[in-house]
Amino acid sequence: MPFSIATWNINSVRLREPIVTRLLKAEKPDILCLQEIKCREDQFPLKGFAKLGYTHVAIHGQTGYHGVATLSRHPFAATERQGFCGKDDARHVAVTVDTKAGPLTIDNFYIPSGGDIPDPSENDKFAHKLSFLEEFTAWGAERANGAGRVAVGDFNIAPHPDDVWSHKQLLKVVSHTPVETDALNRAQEVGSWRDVVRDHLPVPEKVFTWWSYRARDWSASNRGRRLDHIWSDPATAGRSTGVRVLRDARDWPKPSDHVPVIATFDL
DNA sequence: ATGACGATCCCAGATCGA
Repeated sequence: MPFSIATWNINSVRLREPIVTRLLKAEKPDILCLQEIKCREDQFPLKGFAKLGYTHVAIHGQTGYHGVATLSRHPFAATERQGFCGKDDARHVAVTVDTKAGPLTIDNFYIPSGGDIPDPSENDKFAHKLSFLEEFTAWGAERANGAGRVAVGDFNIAPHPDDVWSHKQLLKVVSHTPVETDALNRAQEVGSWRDVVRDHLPVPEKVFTWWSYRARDWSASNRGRRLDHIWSDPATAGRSTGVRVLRDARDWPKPSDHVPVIATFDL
């Protein structure tokens, strides 16, 4: 059976409920993982999504910042939310659903952005990002056990040169510095994760999922980065049938600065 | 590289995003 998983940094789910609805109607993903919902669990707009069949929702929210939520057409066999770096930040939620091919766990992450200065001794946010990546690596290594597992979200790192508009000009910009890209590539290696997006859209094709709000014309300048990712265990990756980046969503009304990424599997 | 933007808190501007 085709089984699709979408990930989208929505930058406030309350403000952008209409375009989330638009995505759900147009694409009907089995699972939608949202990041930066920017609200508490009790503020999450459940009703409209339930009307479209998304009656199963796992939320890890907080006031004002961060926050992740996973919407599903299928019931959850289990849910889990994990803290990282000893903080209360709402940056992870996991759901397990039963597919024809067996149970599948989908982990939804919002990795710290890291602030402006790419030096952990000068910038606590960058230090936090690096220690989060260390814990994320260990987390992934423990889960490299052959079970069906997909890890998605806004990782806030563009790991490869073709994941940014200019490798050279971004080498000292947080999201593409060597210390970050090395850490993410190592996390991928240690956990035996497959980069499902790049499996289907291989380098050297440029693939971006985020464009700044500050550009006069985001599409014309096209200074994007690939910050949003879909990883899976090798067996699940072997069942993946396609990936799409919904670039058009960057021009939907009141857009997020990120666009949805959707992977389809035969499960 | 920075930031011409845009979000949160609840009403004013500080803080965050990347």
